[in-house]
Amino acid sequence: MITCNEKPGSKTRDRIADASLRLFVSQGIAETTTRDIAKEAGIAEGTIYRHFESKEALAAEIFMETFMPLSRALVLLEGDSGPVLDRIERTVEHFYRLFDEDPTRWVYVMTYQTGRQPKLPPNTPTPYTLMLKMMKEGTASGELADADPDLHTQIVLGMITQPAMGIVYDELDGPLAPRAGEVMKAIRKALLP
Amino acid sequence: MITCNEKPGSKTRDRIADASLRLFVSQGIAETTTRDIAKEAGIAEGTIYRHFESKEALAAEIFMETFMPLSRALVLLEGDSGPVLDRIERTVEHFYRLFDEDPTRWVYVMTYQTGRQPKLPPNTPTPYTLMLKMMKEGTASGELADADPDLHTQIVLGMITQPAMGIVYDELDGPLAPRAGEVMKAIRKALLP
DNA sequence: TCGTTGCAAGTGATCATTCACTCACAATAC
DNA sequence: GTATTGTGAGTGAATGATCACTTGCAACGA
Repeated sequence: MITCNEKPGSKTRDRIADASLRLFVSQGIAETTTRDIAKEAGIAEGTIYRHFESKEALAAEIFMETFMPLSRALVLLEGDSGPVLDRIERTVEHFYRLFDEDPTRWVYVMTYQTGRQPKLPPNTPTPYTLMLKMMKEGTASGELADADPDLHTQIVLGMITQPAMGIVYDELDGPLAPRAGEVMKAIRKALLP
Repeated sequence: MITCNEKPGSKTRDRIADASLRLFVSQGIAETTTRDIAKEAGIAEGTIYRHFESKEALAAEIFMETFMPLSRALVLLEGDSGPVLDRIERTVEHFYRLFDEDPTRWVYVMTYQTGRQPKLPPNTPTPYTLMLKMMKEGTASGELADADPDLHTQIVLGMITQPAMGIVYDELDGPLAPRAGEVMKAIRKALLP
């Protein structure tokens, strides 16, 4: 773990993190003041600094606490045996289930890197790197249509993540998990020879 | 007193807008100070306010100047006759050509709304609303596979925009226009019955 | 001359962060 | 049992830095 000041489970720490997540997503990180956070969490401004080094560190910790478990889970799924398309299907199902548990949190993660230095430890597997590996494997084995893996990695990632954004922007009704099957049907059609 | 809609071509105004665009994309709007903008544009801080009402207005104007022409062009393409898939193809080709001219500008537009009040005049057609209309038309006529148009609108939008983001994040090599054909091949396969 | 454009030095407001302090409680001493 | 001491979470009023924006003035072109 990179920086996690204390055991998660501290009541106050969680109140601060939860309040911050809500405010960061609805107004943006820079537009959220420590006063806002204190008020939303129902604590004093100074208390934030008993639990986090700085506002920036607080924002980064929320990102890491969400992203790292996903990254670890995806590595396991990617390492499975079986057809690439089935592994992608399990990946989608897993991500959509997580998304439904806390959509706000995932919007935060999906938009966090924008305009920010990468906060990930080097060589951390990302959805992008894992998907690219699977696509290369699938085209090499002939399971997938012969096509540029770099381009098709982006296409498939877009097919998976855009419906999630659609739900948050109220263009699509949730929950997302029941739609995994239909998304996968489109992905299969797009990728099969 | 202050006119924010000036004749385009004002040298200084364009220097400010270009510098702002670059900084906004690389560091975010809130993280970019007026001092940064002045330095990057090679002008004095006060000069910004000869051309724009405020930093927020400057950010919004850059967005509108880019988005509105796209919106108008898409309305024309969407109103064409012919198969829906051909209209989508022309839309993709048009967008990818614009993207290649100034990728930075389009990343800005694609991420602008995040955490911001909608700045669009009401009823302005967006890529989302136009695509949804085409998808409904295509499923009604039987040209496309019978599937939820709301979900498939998101899927197709993701297939189109994610490769663009991929280029900006250096995960994919540009230019994008030559890839329009391959993207459309995937879209056709995904949507056809 | 006069309106426009540009500049540099302000200015007040706001922000993240700090710090001296309180409080509740537990361990230790008597 | 009860004083004493230590501790760590919580507080909220400073603090100093920084920011968006203003002002007064100069240069220039019509």
